[in-house]
Amino acid sequence: MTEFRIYNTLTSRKEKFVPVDPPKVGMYVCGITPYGPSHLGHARCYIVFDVLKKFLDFLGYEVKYIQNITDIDDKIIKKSAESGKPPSEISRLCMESFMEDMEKLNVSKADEYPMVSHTIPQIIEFIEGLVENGMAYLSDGSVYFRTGKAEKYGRLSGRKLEDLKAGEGKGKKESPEDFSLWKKDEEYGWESPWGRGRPGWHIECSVMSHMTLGSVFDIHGGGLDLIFPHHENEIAQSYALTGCVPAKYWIHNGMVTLKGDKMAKSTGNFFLLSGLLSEYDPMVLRMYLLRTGYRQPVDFDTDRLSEEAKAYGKLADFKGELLARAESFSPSPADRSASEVKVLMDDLNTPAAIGEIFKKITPILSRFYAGTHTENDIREGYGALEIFEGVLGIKLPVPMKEEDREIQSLVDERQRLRKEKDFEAADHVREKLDRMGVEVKDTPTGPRWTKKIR
RNA sequence: GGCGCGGUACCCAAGUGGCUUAAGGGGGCGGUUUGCAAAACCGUUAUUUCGCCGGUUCAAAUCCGGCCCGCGCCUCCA
Repeated sequence: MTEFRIYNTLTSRKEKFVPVDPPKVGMYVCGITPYGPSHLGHARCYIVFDVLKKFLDFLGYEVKYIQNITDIDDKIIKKSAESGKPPSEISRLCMESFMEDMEKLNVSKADEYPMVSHTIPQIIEFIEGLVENGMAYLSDGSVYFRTGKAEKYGRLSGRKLEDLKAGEGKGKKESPEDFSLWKKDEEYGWESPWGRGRPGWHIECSVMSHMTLGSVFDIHGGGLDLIFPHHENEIAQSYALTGCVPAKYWIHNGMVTLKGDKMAKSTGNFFLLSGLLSEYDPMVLRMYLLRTGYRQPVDFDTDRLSEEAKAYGKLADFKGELLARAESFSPSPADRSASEVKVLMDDLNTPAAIGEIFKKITPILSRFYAGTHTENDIREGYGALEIFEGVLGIKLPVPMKEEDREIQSLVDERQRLRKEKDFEAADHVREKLDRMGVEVKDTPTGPRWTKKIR
């Protein structure tokens, strides 16, 4: 496959990826609402889109990646009331911890993180436009969207307007399917033509994506759970004002579940990233999440995560062996025709890519040990690692860093004692290394060591 | 109830009409290697089989119909 194909929720099929204005690619991914610590589900989403971003970079596109921050909403306000801290303080702290977690997971920063609280004038302007053209109306200090007047409502989620009408009571709305663009709020609101209030849930993304990427951009992403109502309503609003569906490709990642049920804070059914990242190697976690197709659910299991550490260890060994044999080698960039790239071309198939990399690495590693490897093995190995580390973003430890001198001297010491057949002393040194978290492996070409991977 | 997704070996998981008499990882088993351990290497681990039953086709895990089971969304949610 020589072209990149990706599944588009809007058309329910895989499509050839053709940007609106190549080589530029505009990509907008729904970001977090910072009101608490992040869990594994967040990690999966931002890792998936990070891989997509890195892959598009690899293919030569110039990606502009935007991730919004919903820094004012009901949950943050509730937290504020409980803790006495202002909402801005809560969102700032949560955002910082989110950024730290993402950095550990080797998720690259987006180009911009627009925040709702900094976008109020533009949001008001957008809503005014909708009120003026009759798609929105004022009711008791709040502004609602006239969903019934939206053209082709339900195009993304397949939802039917009639079914929504049967739903909840309408309250101050003209019709139950209408949703709020602006919510009356005397305490935490901003001044507006309709009185004090704050933006509704969906409007921010319509406004911010429009501001940063224009009225039609390439990729809009987020979790599967955002398809309805969030993205559906976003499309409806934007279309009502600009006459365009804002993004060409709508891409959604599957959920992380726990014993079959969706991981969510509201149900207490979740693993926090902070805990996981201190217990397991972040790169093992990243690899584990990429071992399942991005649209499939991942049923999280710590036993599987531990298994993954072993698979990761094999790649880490491979890198060590490769570097040990390639000192004078100047690598050429990874080839688009490589099998691991080809499978990524088909809807970002990361599990297949990892499979291809293993398939490639195993015989090369065996030739390394046998001493029969060729220049081409080194080249292929480099290419595979470039995709593994650069596109999948799973970094492998670099053996022999400056700070590892002490470890190396102990390994050398043990090897000297072994040569002298003083095995008892040699085993003592090995135990000492073991306590330092270092594992020594005696290969046919001499001892090699790795830091233990959790 | 409506809409959507999925059920592949001991576990995880690709594959969605012939290139697959089903990738890859983990685990198991047998062997080589080894001071010991670990690692590594070699071989093996779905062969009327891809939830069940029918159908289409020269050809199906892959398409169609029915059924069973699981999950997500329909309310905040990555």
